[in-house]
Order: sequence, then C-alpha cells, then structure tokens
Amino acid sequence: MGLESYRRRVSEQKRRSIMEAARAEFQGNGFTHAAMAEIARKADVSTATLYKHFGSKEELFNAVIEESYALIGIDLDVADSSKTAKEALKSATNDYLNAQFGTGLNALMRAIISETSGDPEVGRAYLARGVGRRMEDLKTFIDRLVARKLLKKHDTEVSAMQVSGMIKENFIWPAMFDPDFKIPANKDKIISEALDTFLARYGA
Amino acid sequence: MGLESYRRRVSEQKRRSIMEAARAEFQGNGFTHAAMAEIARKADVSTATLYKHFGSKEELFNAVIEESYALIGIDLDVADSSKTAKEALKSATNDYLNAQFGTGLNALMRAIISETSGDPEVGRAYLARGVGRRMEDLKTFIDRLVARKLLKKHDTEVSAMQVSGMIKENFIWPAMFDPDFKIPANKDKIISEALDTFLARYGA
Amino acid sequence: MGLESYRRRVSEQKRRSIMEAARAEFQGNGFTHAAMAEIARKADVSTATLYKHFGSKEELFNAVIEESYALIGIDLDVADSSKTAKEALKSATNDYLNAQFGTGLNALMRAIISETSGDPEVGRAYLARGVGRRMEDLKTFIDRLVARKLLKKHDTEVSAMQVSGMIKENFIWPAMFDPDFKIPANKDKIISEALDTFLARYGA
Amino acid sequence: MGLESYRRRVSEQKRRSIMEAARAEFQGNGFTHAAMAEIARKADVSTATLYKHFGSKEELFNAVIEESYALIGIDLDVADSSKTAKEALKSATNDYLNAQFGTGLNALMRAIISETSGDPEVGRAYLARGVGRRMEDLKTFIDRLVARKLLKKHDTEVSAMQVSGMIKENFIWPAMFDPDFKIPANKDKIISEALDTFLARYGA
DNA sequence: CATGAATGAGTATTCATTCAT
DNA sequence: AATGAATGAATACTCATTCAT
Repeated sequence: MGLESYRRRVSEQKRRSIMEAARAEFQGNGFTHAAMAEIARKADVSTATLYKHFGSKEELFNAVIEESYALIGIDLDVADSSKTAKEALKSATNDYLNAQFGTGLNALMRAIISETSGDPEVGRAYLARGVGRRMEDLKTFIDRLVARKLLKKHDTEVSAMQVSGMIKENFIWPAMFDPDFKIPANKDKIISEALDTFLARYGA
Repeated sequence: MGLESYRRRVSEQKRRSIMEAARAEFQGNGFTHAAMAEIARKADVSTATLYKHFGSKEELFNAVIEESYALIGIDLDVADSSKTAKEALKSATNDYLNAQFGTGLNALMRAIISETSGDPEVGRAYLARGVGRRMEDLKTFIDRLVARKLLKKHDTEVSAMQVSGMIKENFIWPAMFDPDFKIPANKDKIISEALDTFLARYGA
Repeated sequence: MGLESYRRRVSEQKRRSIMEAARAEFQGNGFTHAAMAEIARKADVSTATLYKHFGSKEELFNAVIEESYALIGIDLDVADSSKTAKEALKSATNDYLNAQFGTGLNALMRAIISETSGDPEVGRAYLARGVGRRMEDLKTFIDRLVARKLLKKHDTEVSAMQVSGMIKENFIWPAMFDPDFKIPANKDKIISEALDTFLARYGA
Repeated sequence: MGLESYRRRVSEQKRRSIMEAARAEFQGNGFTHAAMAEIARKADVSTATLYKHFGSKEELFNAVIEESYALIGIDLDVADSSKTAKEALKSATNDYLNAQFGTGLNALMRAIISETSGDPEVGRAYLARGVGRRMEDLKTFIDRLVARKLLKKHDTEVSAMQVSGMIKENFIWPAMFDPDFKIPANKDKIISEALDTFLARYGA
C-alpha cells in the first residue's frame, strides 16, 4: 500500500503542477501559441510525463477549461439571506467579477474564443457548460428573489440575460479586447446603475 | 500620364482583391491559422506582390479591421424620424445585427480577440475605433431621443452601455463561442423585451 | 529449496510469456515499430521486468530469432525412406513451406531484413545460423539421395542452392513484399515443375 | 521566357539533388531511420524546399523507388543476336547483377521490405512494377530464344521463375541479410551451373 | 513591377530505457 | 524481485518572409 499511495501522491502533484503551468501558458498565449515544451518546463516535468497525464494538447486544454467551470458558480444562498433585491444582486455581481478577474478567466475565455474557429466544439462546450450553467444559476437566483416577493413575477430567463448583459458590456467585453483591462474605479456606480435599470422594470 | 494612372488602377484592383481574400481568410480561419500563401492564391497574386502592398500579416490584418469600422455605423437620422423611442431603437438594433451577421463581423471579432493575447494593440485599437465609435454613435442616437423628449433626461453614456449589453448578451456573445450561431427565431421578442427594460427606466 | 525452484519456475514462465509476446509483436510490426511497452503489456509484466530478462530490444529480438532457428530443420530421414528422389524432395519442400508459412517466419524474416541496415550482425547471424543451416541440411538431404543412387553424383552444394532458389522465388520472395501473400492454389504444380527441372539435370 | 526556363532548370537541379540524397539515405538507413532533415542537408536545400518538391516522406520514398524501376530492364535484343541460349542468358544475368549491385538496388529492396510491414502497399507496388516487370521481360526474353529454336517449346512463365530463382538464391538473397555482401569470385561458375540446369530441361 | 522558389525557425508527439519505492 | 512513472532525445512538417531573376 505504501508504494501505491506514494505513487498516487506524487502523480497527483505532477498533475496539479502541469495543470497550473498549462493554465498560465494558455491564459498568457492562447491555445495555438502555447507550447507543450514550455508547459512541461514550467511544471518541471519532461514532455513525456506531460503526455502520460494528458494525451494531447487538446486534452490538456479541455482539462484546464473543465476545471475553470468550477470557478463560475453563484452563491444562491445570498438570494435568501439578503434584505433587498438590489443588495442580493450586487453581491452576486461582485462574486462574479471577483472570480472572473481574480483567476484569469478572461484570458482563458479569449483562448477559448481563439480556438473556436479551428475547433467549434471547444466553444460550444464552453457555451453549454460554462456560460450556460452560470446563466442557469443566475436565473435560479432571480427566481428566489421573486419567490421572496422582492421582485415582480416575470420571465426570469429573459431578465437574467438582461442583467448579465449589462454587467458584461461594462466589464467583460472590454477585457476580451484588452489583456490589461482592469475593473474601473467607478465599478460600484456602474453596477448600481445597471441594477436600477433592471429594478425599474422587475422591482416589486 | 495614362500609363501611370493605368498602373495605379491595376494596383488598386490588386489591393482590393487582396483585401477581400484576406477578409475571407481571416474570418474563416482566424488570424493565426490564416495563411499568407492562401490569401495570395485567392487574390490571384504572388506572395511577393502581397508583401509589396502589406508589409506583414499584422499590417494586412489591421487593414482588414480598419475597413470593417465603416460597417458598424448607426443611422442617426432614424432617431429624428421615428415616432417613438422604441421604434427608433428597434430599427437601430436591427441595423446593427444585420451588419454584424451579414458581413461576417462576428468571425472577424473572434479573430481580433484571438490576436489580442499576442498583440494587445490590435484589440485596444478595435476597442477604441470599432466598439468605441459605435458606442459614441449610440449615445448620440439616444441623446437625440432625449432631445425629442421621447426619453427622460439621463446619463446616456451609461444607458447606451446598458442597452448595448442586453442586445450583445443575446446575439453577439453566443456567436463568439459558436461559429455556426444563427440569429434565433424569437429575435424580435428578445429585442422588444430588452427595450422595454430600457424604457422602464429611461422612457419619457 | 522449494521456494527457489518456485521462483525459477515463475521466472521461466515470465520469460516464455515475454518471448511469445515479442515474437507476435516483431512479426506484426517489424523490429523498429514493435514497442517494448506493448510487448510488456501483452506479456503481462512490467517493462522493468522485461528488461531484467532481456537487456535491450536488440537482445530480445535476437532471442526470438535464435528460437526460430529450431523451426527450420529438415527431416533427413525422409531422404532414406522415400521411394523416389522426387517424392523425397517434394516432402522436404512441403515441410519447409509449412514451417515458413505456419509459424510466421516470413514476417520474422522481413523484420530481420529491416534490421540488417541498422545492425548488420543480425542479418549475418541469420544468414549463418538460419538460412545456412537449412542449406546444410538440404545438402545432406540430397547427398543421401545420391548415396541411394536416386540422383547422379554431382556438386550438391550447387544443386541445393538451385532447388532452394526455384522454390523461394515462387513462395518466399513474394511474401517478403506482401504481408498478405498466401501460398497459391497451384502450389503442387509449381513444386513439381521445379523438381522436374532439378531432376532433368541431376536425376539418375 | 528566360526567367521561367531559368527557374525550371534550377528547380530540376534541386529535385535531382534531393532524389540522390534521398536514395543514398534510404539505401543506407532504410525508410524509417532515414531522416528528412539529413536528406535536406545532403541535398543542400532547406527542409521546406524538400517539402515543396515532395509532399511527404512517403512520397519521396515512392519517387525513389519509381525511379529505380527504370534500372531493372533487360535488353531484349540480346535474345535475338546471341549465338546460343546460354550466351544470351549469361549476358542477361550479368546485366541484371550489374544493375542490382552497381546502383544500390539491394539496399533499396531492403528498405522496401522494411516498409512493407507498416505499409503493405509499398511492397505490393514494388512486386507489381519492379519484380513483376522484370519477370515479364525475362519471359519475353526466353520466348524469343524459343522462337529462335534455341530452346524447346515450354511454359516460359514457369521457367523464367526458375532461372530467376536460381540466380537470386546465390546473389540477391544473401545481399538481403548482409549489406556488405559482394558478388563472389566464382560468379561465372555459379551462373554457368544454373544455366546448365535450366538448359538440361529446356535446351533445344 | 511581378514572380514563386527557397528559407529556417518552430512544435507536437513517441519510445527505449532507468530508477525510486 | 517487481513495479510503472519519469525521462530526454529524436523527427516530420508548416509558414511568414525574402530574393534572384
């Protein structure tokens, strides 16, 4: 047992180290310009070991994306515990922006978009499992606010897209075209304004 | 002088033919996977001629992007001639979507985003001259509606981002991750809903 | 002592299992494309164990070839018991073809020829110990037929090469260039014709 | 016209230089171990130029083989001009051996056999267009000797294989297993003996 | 002024062999 | 004695760009 568990532990460590190196490389250079040799070097393993863990560059890229899905959840409890709809939505928005900007997700999204021309499946998968799941969470979030009568009854699938769009336009879209884009200083005002527009229509 | 003008005309034709081939290639394959040799072949010129006109792949790409800026203007007159704010905005939105989907701009935007990791200037230029200029147009458009008292007085810089975001979220964002994305059948309803939300806050 | 003999037995089994896996792999893919990892997998041992038994790929290959020498003997008794020279030679020829086609020797010979460019010793060893020994057997075989006066006295070293060549040209040579080559339907006629030519000169 | 013909000439020269380098490399190392970079180096061209001329390693290999087919023809006129069948056949045999040993065909054949396990088409093509065509020539050659009544009427398809086999067994077969194999000193005697056996059956 | 052949730098992937447990 | 994870060297092929004519 000692040997086996030792090996598993070492193997796990290498795998993690590869994943992190790969994430950094993909975020920095996009899929095409990321070099497997460089990832191996950063992860301090040989290329052969890298290929033992991930059969191909695509597979490694997908693993990195897959892992990133975990980062984009929304804390639904906030919808139940907040006093007002605006407070709840503000909190959810901040969580979202923190995840997006704190973990390099913007760069990863650029990489995915890059790869989409060459391999549409990558993009579609992200649409379904990344963007799509977050949108479902957001809808559920809003549904709870409706249930608590903090918002009017309405088509939450539609409204989720609207509030999401207003936020993305200000923070995510610019980040797609500028790797150095930082969250602007007047973040809170922008969010507040977006939520006010949202609430003008859907507020209780 | 006839000879000179003849030559200039021929040269102009080649330049055009190169631009068109390049646009097709970049839209189809993205920046990285577009091949200069293929562009030359499509344009029916030699690679050397291609390089006479455009010093590098980047330069050619920038020229194509530059040209695309012309496609994304908004017809401001509609703001003056429409009966209601909703009608005006609906018309502007449709113009926008037609330009975006009718001319392959989505694919070009994917290409720009791809290139942004490698050469941030490209993305920033697009942000300023492409996205930015359209946003200015939109602001002016809304200003005119305000002037006509079809909308309340308000911070139009903010509201322009909001309405733009709601539209992009539904139509442009998915297109970034799926080359085969088509405008959905319920387009009109989506637009109408977005505008209603907008008007709930900013309507006169 | 029981433990030691147990171990030796297990070790022998592993060795056998490796040899068989190696033979299959070499016959199927040739020397270069045979993969040590695959041989280990087929033999159900680790690569390290494989290397304990055979120090290198070449060594393993040589062991497989060595073993194959046993397959190419000629039954000399037939020369004494047959009624006619033709019958005797026909029988020997059939034995030869059965060994060659029944045990995958053709594929192994292709592998040896392949390796000959890289490591001439392999080929020369086969020439001496494989082909050569069979040729000696054949010479002895013919000598006995001469002794029984079923054939004229003659230079049997020369005649052995001749009859062997006529057979190989029809059956072995094509097999070198076509892995799917099967013994043709008119085998018996071809053999008979070859022997007739042989006997036209050397028959009593 | 000057430019075009100049280019064609240069291109032809490069192609020739590549072919020769490739032939040497393939003959020396077999297909698998031949390195495209080394061929390019020997031919004094870049690898890219090499790939302009030959789209892949396989293609280059096939071109080399194809070219070698030209070397293995038999001079049929000898069948008409010789005084005796033995003289004619001796001459044809010597031509064959000169071609085979003088141009490195043996090494090329080893390379083809090597590749046959991985890509059977290569071997089969050689069987049909290389070996096969020479066999047809030989049959025609013998047919002419029959026509001149220097040989009995007989099944020349069969006899061609027989004489060919007797020669190969002595000279070609050993060369397959030994890159350093040289034509033995008693070549003439071996040939003479083989032809005597042939003539014992088919001589007029 | 136009050509297209030539370049050379760059990269994913494989495999025989070793070594820490 | 056995394991199997790790190694590192080796190789076919592509593409933006230049240059001799």
